[in-house]
Amino acid sequence: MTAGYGTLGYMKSSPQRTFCTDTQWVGRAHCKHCNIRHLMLFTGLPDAAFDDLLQPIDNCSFPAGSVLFEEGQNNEAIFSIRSGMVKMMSLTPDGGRRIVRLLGGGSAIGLELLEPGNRYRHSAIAINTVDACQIPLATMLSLDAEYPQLCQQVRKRLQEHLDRADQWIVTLGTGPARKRVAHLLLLMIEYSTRPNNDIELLGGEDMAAIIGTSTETVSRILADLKRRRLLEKVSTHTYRGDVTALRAITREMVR
Amino acid sequence: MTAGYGTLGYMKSSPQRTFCTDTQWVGRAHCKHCNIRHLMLFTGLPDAAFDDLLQPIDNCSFPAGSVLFEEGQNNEAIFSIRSGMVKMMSLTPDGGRRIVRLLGGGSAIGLELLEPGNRYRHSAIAINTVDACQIPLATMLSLDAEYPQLCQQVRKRLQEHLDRADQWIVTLGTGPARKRVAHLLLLMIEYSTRPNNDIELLGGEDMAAIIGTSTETVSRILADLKRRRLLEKVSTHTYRGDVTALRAITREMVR
DNA sequence: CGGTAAATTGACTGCTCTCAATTTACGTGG
DNA sequence: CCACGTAAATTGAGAGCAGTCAATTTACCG
Repeated sequence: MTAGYGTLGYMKSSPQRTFCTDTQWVGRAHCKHCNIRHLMLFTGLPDAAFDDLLQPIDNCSFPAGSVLFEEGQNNEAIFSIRSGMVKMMSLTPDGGRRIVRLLGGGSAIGLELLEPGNRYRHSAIAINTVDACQIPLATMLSLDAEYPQLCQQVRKRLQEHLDRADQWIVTLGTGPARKRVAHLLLLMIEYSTRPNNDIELLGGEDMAAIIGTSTETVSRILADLKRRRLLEKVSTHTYRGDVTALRAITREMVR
Repeated sequence: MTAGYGTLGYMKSSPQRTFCTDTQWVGRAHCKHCNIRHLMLFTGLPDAAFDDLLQPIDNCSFPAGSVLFEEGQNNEAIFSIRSGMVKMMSLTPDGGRRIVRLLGGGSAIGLELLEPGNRYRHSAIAINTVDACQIPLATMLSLDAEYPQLCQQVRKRLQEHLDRADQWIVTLGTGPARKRVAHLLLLMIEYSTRPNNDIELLGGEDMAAIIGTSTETVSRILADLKRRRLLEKVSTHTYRGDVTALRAITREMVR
């Protein structure tokens, strides 16, 4: 009576390791002199905006695997990612986990707290070392009240998140597993900051939680892609993707 | 060489019927005296805001099946839905179609045009008769520039869209088909305005484009649910759902 | 009442899940 | 630097779920 094909065993990844070598406090953020402010949430705010903050903004470094915040919590803080990559993870009704977004430098997360009474909608977990500024909600709200440009920036970022979510549905939630893996690899290449279409592969469990399959299926497909030279090993965990061939996979049709 | 299991034939639904008994112009919108304004995008704007609109806002009725706008186009208009339901549809890279959202009264669509240079990201198609107000982009931008409350409302709606997109990924894009159908039915019941958990079933092709399966699979699962009385026929196309039992399906686990 | 589109159902293929056994990778401590 | 132990990745075997093709029935519109 344990017959094969249980419904969602493949969603129930092992509990999140909180190796969490504790978050490292880098220092008070220096928004006024931030050298990448033009890419960040606070673009367009005048320097004077940072003179009398309600609560200070901290700059923190999160090691790979650490948790910025968890679904259902409310830390009263929004995070502005300076560098590194974060996975946004949700629980499924049957106890599984699903990654709904990958976000990197320039993105802001936890914006849902801006709507009153809200809690975090996802767990945010660092994939590699993440450098982020932690903006207290109170600070955010008071800036938002005073500077209308900020709401425009928030709107722009929400729209980007929405675009990514839709792309996620269309490319990573549709079709056979091989096609979804190809889409994911192309996405990683696109998000990557490295030259030459080089990407650091995610762990198998993460990839499975992204495309909604078992880890074994992911492993088999990756093995096949490596065998067929669509993925060439550059170094440990790092591979060079054949973009043209991967794109061809995503477009394969019948008839 | 036509062997079974082609990659995405099931995504290629027949071309959208544009029966489109033409959109009916109901009249100039009377925002100032709109009896549901408190539910709409323009909540919180003072009456005076509507005195000198750059371009007039029209109130239109769209019959089932008609197209409000199409992916890639740019009609320079945002739509505020008063009643009825709209499906937001995207093309997949291999020529298929996927529905990424269902939206009803109170929602605003086409907000992506607020970011300069953008085109519609989806095709918006009426599922039943839709009553909507068509807000010219120029009007929207000038109101947005003058009244900061409007950006807050836009932000709130984008956040709602994002929440729905994430829910879509987690509940409709994950797990075996039966579970996804159960989630979809519960969603329809939730969105429905009828009493008694009664819902009007979508066409099979639409349901397939929502959960990402073939129409045949949808049909088989629905037949099974009807047989097992989780769906009781009320009238043509209208069924009463057994919410408890459907929820149980969504939570089924192994182990 | 006839004609077309949609829904249903069956047969069959094959993709992907589960279970299980290795193998590989990696951090720890000697 | 190597040995060890644990976690992750790989691979195989078997079974179930879902896609395709095709035939039929039902629904709906004129």
